[in-house]
Amino acid sequence: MPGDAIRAALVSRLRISSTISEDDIREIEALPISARQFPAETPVVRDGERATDCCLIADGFCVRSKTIASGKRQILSIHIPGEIPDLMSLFLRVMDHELSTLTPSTLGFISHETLQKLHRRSPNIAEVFWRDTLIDAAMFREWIVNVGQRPAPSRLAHVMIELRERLRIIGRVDGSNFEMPLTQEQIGDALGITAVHANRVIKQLRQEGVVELHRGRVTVLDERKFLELADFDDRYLHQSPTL
Amino acid sequence: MPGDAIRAALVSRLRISSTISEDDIREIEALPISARQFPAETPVVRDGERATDCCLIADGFCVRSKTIASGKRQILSIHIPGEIPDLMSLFLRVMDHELSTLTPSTLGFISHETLQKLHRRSPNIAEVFWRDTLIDAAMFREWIVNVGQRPAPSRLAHVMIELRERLRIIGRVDGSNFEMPLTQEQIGDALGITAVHANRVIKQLRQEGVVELHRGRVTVLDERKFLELADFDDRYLHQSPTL
DNA sequence: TCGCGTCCTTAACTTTTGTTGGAACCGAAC
DNA sequence: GTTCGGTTCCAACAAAAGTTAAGGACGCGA
Repeated sequence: MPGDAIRAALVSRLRISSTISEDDIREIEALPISARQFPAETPVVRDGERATDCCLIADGFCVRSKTIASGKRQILSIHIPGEIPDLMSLFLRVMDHELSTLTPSTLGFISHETLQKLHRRSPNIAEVFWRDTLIDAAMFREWIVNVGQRPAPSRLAHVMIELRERLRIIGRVDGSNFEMPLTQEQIGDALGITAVHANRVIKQLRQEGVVELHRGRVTVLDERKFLELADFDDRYLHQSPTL
Repeated sequence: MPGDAIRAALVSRLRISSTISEDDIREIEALPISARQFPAETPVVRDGERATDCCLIADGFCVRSKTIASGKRQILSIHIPGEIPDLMSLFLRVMDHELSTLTPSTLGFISHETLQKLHRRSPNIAEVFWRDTLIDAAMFREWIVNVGQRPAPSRLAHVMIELRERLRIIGRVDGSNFEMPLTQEQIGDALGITAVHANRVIKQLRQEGVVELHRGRVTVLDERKFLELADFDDRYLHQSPTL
C-alpha cells in the first residue's frame, strides 16, 4: 500500500469528527511515516513498554487489551484502518496496555518527536488530535457500560454495531455484511464472558434470526431486532465536529 | 473555601502527574473561577447537555455515570477534590454521560473560552491538561478490566484501592481509613452488580477480615489480603511525569 | 490426500449473580 | 420522642454465566 493511501484513511476519518483546514490537511499529509507489516495475532506495543512512535493502521484490524494476574484478558477496543490506537502514548509514554494485531496488518509509524513539533507549529492540529484521544475515551466509557450493565446478547450486538458504524465511515460496510475478524475466544475477552458462553450467545442470536456470524464476517438478518437489542446510540462516537 | 485553596488542590495534583514550570503554575493559579455549592446527589452536567465550562472539584465527591434504556446505571468514575471530571467537554461539547455530586460539594467553574485561550498562549499547559485527559482514559481502561474480568470481591477491593491512592495525593488518607461515600446501591452501579450482591460482597470481605465499610468510611483490616485481592498495579494512574 | 491443529459446537454440572420480599437499623424532620 | 424514608442486611429461589470435557468442522501443510 502506498504511503498516500495510508494518510488518506487518517484524513478522511479526522474530517468526519473535526473541522480541519486545507492547510492543516496538507501538514498531516506531509508527515513522515514508516510502514511495517505485521502478521496476525502479533503484539505491536507491549504493556509496560516505553513508546517512541504512534502507530497508524493502514490496513488490518488491531485490538488493545490488558491481561491481569490471574491470566484473564480483557479486550478494550477494536481498531480499523485510519485509526491511531496508541495516540495516547504521546503523553503517556509507558504503555498501560497492549496493542496487537488481529489480522495481518500494515502499520505506519510516526515518531512522537514529529508529532510534538507539529502540535507546537499548529495548535489547530493539536486540538484535532486531542479531540481524537477524547473520542477514544468516550468509547471506553461506553465499553464500561456495555460490560457492566447489558446482558450478554446485547453486549455482543452493541460491539458489532459500534464496529459497523466505524467501518461505514471508511466505506467498509457491504449492505448487511461487514468484517469482525475475532475468534469466539476473543469475543469472550471483549465482552467479559467465557468463550463457551460467547458461543451460546452467538448461537442464540442466530437462532432468533438477528445476526449471523461466520468466519469473521457479520451478516445482519433483522436490522430492527439488531438495533433494539444493542441499545445503540451513536452520540458517544462524536462523529460530527459540532458535537 | 477561598478561591486560592481551590486552585491549590488542582496544582498539587498536576505537579504529581506532570512537569510544570513555575510560570505555568502562576498562569493556572490566575485562572478566573466561579464557585458554586451543590447539595448531595445532584446532577452537575447532564447527559446530552452542551457544556460551556469545565468543573473543578473544590470540595466533595462526584461521580460520572451513564444510564441505559433499561434504566440500569453504570458509574464510570469517582472524583475527588482537585480533579476536573469534565475536562473532556472542552472538545467534546455535547456530554455523553452525566456528572453528579455524591456528597454536598463546592465546585469551581472555568469557562471553555478561558481554557482555550490559555492553551493557545501556553502549549506547555495545554500538554499538561491533555495528559490529564489521557490519564482519565487510562482509568477508564482499568475500570473496563475491573468490571469485565475480576470477580466481584476483587472488583470492590480494586475500586477501593484506586480511590485510596488518589486520596493519598491530596492528603486525605488517615492511617487505614479513608472516605468512600457511596451507598451499596451506588457501589453496585460502580461494579456492575446489584445492590443485594454488593451487600453480600461487603459482608464477605468483612467476615474474612479484609476491609470494613461503614457509613461511607473504609477501614482496612488486613493490608496484605486487601492488596492481593485487588490485584492492583498503580502504573495506570501515571502518577509520575516520567511515565 | 492425509493428518494436525485451531476453532467451533454442545452437554452436564457448578458457581456466581439476580430477583423478590421482608426485617432491622438509623438519622433527620416534625 | 416519634415517625418516616432510606439504607443495610438477609433468606429463598431463579437465572445467567463459568467449568470441564469431548466430538466435529475446517483449513493448511506435508
